[in-house]
Amino acid sequence: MSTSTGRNKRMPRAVRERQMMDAAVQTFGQRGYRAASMDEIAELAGVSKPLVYLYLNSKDELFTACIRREARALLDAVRAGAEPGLPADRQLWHGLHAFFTHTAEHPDGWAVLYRQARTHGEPFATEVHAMREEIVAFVTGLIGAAAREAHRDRALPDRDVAGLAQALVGAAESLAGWANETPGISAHEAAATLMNFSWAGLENLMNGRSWQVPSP
Amino acid sequence: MSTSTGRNKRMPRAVRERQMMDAAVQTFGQRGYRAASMDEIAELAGVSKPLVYLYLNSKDELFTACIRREARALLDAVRAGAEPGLPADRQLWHGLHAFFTHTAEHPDGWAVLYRQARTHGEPFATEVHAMREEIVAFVTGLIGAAAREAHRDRALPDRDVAGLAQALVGAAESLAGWANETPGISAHEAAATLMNFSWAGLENLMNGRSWQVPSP
Amino acid sequence: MSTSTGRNKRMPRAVRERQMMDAAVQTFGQRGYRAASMDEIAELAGVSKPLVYLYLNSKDELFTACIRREARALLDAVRAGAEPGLPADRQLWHGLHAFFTHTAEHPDGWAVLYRQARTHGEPFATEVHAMREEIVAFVTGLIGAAAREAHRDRALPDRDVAGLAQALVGAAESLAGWANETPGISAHEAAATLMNFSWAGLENLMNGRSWQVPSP
Amino acid sequence: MSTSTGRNKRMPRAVRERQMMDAAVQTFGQRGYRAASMDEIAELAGVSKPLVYLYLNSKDELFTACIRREARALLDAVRAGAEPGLPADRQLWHGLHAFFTHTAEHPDGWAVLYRQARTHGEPFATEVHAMREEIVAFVTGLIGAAAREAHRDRALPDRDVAGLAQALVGAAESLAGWANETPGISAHEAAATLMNFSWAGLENLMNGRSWQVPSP
DNA sequence: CATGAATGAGCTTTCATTCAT
DNA sequence: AATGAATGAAAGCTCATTCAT
Repeated sequence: MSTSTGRNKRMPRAVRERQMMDAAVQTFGQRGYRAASMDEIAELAGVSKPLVYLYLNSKDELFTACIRREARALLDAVRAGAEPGLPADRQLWHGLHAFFTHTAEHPDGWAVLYRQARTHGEPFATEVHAMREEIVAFVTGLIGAAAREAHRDRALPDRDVAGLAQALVGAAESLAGWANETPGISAHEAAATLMNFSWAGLENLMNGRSWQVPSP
Repeated sequence: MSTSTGRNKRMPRAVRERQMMDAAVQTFGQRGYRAASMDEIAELAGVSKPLVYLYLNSKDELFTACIRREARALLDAVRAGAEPGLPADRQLWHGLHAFFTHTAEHPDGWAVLYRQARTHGEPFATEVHAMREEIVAFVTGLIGAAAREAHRDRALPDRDVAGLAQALVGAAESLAGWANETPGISAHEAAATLMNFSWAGLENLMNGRSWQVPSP
Repeated sequence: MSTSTGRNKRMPRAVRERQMMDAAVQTFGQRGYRAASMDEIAELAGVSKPLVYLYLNSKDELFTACIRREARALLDAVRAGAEPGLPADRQLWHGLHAFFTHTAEHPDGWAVLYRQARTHGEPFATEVHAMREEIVAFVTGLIGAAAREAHRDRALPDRDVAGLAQALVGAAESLAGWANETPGISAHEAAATLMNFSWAGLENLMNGRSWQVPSP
Repeated sequence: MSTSTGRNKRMPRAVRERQMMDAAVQTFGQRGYRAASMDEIAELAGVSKPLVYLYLNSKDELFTACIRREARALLDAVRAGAEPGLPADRQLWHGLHAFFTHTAEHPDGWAVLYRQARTHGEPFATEVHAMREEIVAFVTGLIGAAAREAHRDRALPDRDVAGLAQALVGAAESLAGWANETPGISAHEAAATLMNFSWAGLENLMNGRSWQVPSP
């Protein structure tokens, strides 16, 4: 699983770049953006520091590149999980399953996205925000479709759907962090917990049984 | 909202300490633990750096003190919100409302707790973990009580209740961050969204209508 | 043996000053001039820092005052030891005995004089140098007297006497440090070792039996 | 004699390291451990501070490295001076001569060993202690050999020999400092003074003529 | 393609010293 | 006679970044 190759000579650029990014994701994920040093990343990647700069220009750009790569990988995994033909709840289930599986298999990548990127200022947070919106849109679509499946006459207001999607995605993110930190929680279990928690509620809402805010 | 008082001279220690902690929470919350410099904190507090060290000893201790103070304040706010006599759903509603109100009024404190403290290593994360467990216990109690209210015969398994509490608290944390970042989302609205999302689902579960994981 | 008096109020100046100097000698002797902090000294003396400055002006002056006091005490002890009427070797013996006794009883004072004062630059070293010269003069007088006692015709050249006195005093200083650091070496034993080492040699020299430097 | 080379660029590591150590010995020897600043050392060495840290890690390690280098150099000089074949007094003479010559030629190194290293705490003092013991052992051997040469029947007790060696080495150390501080004292003269002072006395002792401690 | 050598700038921390009471 | 409150200045150390080869 180690990325280091003991300073092998003369590799093609693409390979070297991958090694560096692997090392960077690992280091950023574990240490945090500020605490990670370029020295450490270069050493872990098995290259000299100037080479890191030659290929990736600066710490900021390297971090951004890590965010982009990991965001792309996560999105692809979720998209690959959800099979378009199925009913909405099955699609959601598969999407969540893929999501928890991927975050469990790439804990450092997930730490970069969920913890570090959002913690260290505007430019990085924006990068993650874009990916998050793509996931929210995906979930929003599913909920909307399910609502329409259930009954044509009384659709859920768009604004409510959006809020629910946000809550669901937020709960998923939180559970992913929790599952990664807590030994013994499988991706399957996390997904089941979240489906149980959310789907039953969503179904209720689709049937018009919403919880009423008390007046005072 | 600024804490700086333009270098007023000779204040009693307690006052100065409060000013410093206010400045520290603001700086840590916005910049992050590593990126925040003691210089910046001292300047924002309107004192010289040595005074910060004289009163608060080190960056680590200052950060820890911030975490403790903000955690205590949040817990107190939530506890003060939930009135013991009401039915469980009303208690939860009031608790969530207090939670979202407090996090909206103290965005930097919330950032310190939710983002920074958990991102920068064991000793700090532990500090927050303790507070979080108190909140989870509170919610767990409410869900359990509600389940017992609804029907004496078929109680929810403890393990399920715990998972649901984790999911609910996670969703709340996530929504708080989202509400803080997204203009136009009020504490009331965030609380309503989460109640709708979660309570209806919980009710369903209490009635034995859980979502079934598909086999493959 | 502790100097601290737990911050008693309103003492006459002379007493307070003594407490501070005691604390300073102890701290300087154990930590060294630079490593000793005014905070530590004030605390050990049981007073506030501004009072130390009010009475003793600055760290430099405080250190100088310590050197002077300890040098004076050591000189007085040696002078009080040597009784003028006796033969030269007995006088030297008593002087050395007093010297080793005093340095053993005031290890911090001796450390200030022998180690710290000579280690930290011109102004302090000069202070000690003066006292050392007084001791060297005392010893030079004894050796000269003994030489004249032994034989009127062939006196030792002054330059040789001076060199011998330097060597003797140097050996004494070195032995004092050694005796202070090595448990089980009494003042009596140190003095006896040095008398044995030096007096027999001096006697030899007085009788014209000097060691001849080889030519090449 | 200055080590600075006016910020010459790109030297091999070994050379730079030597320059830094030279600068460090000079600075530590003159200022003392605490008063010497890494800035000053770096400037004197003609490099930037980070380079000093890159090569020598910390002030502590740099100081320790200086102690070791200077101790080694002094030991080597003394050993090279004493030729094994000669009679004991001639060996001692040559050893002392080499000792005073070396300390006169490397006053800063000698100051580091004799003054600074012993003044600033356990870890450093230990370093010097080891070297000193080697010299004491060397002298002890010479005195013992001389005693056996002089007469087979009545050997000096080991304990006395050890005490004498301590006194002799102590006197030598003290004289070296004195000679370095006093202009016009050559290494030759210092060595002659000490031989005169000590050897004649040792000879006396070997012949059983020891000085008798008076009773009271 | 790759690196050993080097640094400007900044950080946390400490300390001698003073002021206002 | 005595102190709580406060600071300017510097020190040790680290890091992102760049040359010259």
